[in-house]
Amino acid sequence: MVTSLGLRATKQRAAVLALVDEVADFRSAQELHELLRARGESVGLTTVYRTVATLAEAGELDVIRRADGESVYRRCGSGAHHHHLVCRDCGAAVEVEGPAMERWAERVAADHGYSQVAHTLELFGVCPVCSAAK
Amino acid sequence: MVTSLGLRATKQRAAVLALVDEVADFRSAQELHELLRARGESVGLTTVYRTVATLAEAGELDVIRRADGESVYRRCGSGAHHHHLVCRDCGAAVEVEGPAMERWAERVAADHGYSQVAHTLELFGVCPVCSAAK
DNA sequence: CCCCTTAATGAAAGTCGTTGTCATTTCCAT
DNA sequence: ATGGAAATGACAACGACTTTCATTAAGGGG
Ligand SMILES: [Mn+2]
Ligand SMILES: [Mn+2]
Ligand SMILES: [Zn+2]
Ligand SMILES: [Zn+2]
Repeated sequence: MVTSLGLRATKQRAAVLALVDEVADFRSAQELHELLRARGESVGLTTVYRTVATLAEAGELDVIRRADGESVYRRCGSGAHHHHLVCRDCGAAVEVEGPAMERWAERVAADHGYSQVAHTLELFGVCPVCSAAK
Repeated sequence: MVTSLGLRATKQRAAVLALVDEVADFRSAQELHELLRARGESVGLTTVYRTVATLAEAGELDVIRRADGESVYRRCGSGAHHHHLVCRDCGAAVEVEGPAMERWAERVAADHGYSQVAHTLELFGVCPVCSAAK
């Protein structure tokens, strides 16, 4: 999994991968670091930062910015382009797709002569679980 | 303009407002501070930060996050809800609207039981001017 | 297996945008 | 005018993230 990216298989990377594989919600590097510590696997915070950055570049993790600017990561099911509906309270996320919206974005950019266009789109709200827990 | 927001009319706020009124592109607090200094109006950096934050909360300035996380501000023509097509090089922006996309976002959120939903959407590219200047 | 090269780790220090502090200044309602 | 509250700004502090660099440990070649 990690060796196919030309990376060495270290126990730290294994620990991070195992964690993001079972945590479904978006989590920051610091939160992941804390979760690792809680389960006895002590991985340096620097290494967690480096690992999630590497995995994100490789497309293995999705990254989004929370409202406060902190980057949060998550292992997504689909490797295809998609966006997220994210819970502000717990980080729970639903992958969403909007082909029509994608085309609209392309269109708008082209109409104004912009090139090398990318877009960011995230939906934030409170998930049913957190709503119920009020 | 500023008094209608329950704020005192200081020369610093006047200077910042005059600046954002004539700069059409998205600019960071630090960039605005530098521009003020360049034109002889010396306003403290702290005050620039406070002023843009206040104006943004009041809806007088639009804020978006650049890819590096830095907040950039701009005076927009429309007070209505809209998004932006922004040049990565110079900050030039076009206001864009996508009513169909807005409805789609509402729909997706409702379908998944999420409440208090908001969304962020920005289009980034290279504007025609910067493309030409290559 | 055992080296040996080199990638990877991690503690500590540094970066940088942004915010808090607090003494001083300035606005403005009375 | 003048008193009191709001605003300013130099400076320190904050926090997420990165860099540094000495140390550790993969893992391929012998
Ligand atoms: Mn998209
Ligand atoms: Mn919208
Ligand atoms: Zn939730
Ligand atoms: Zn441009």
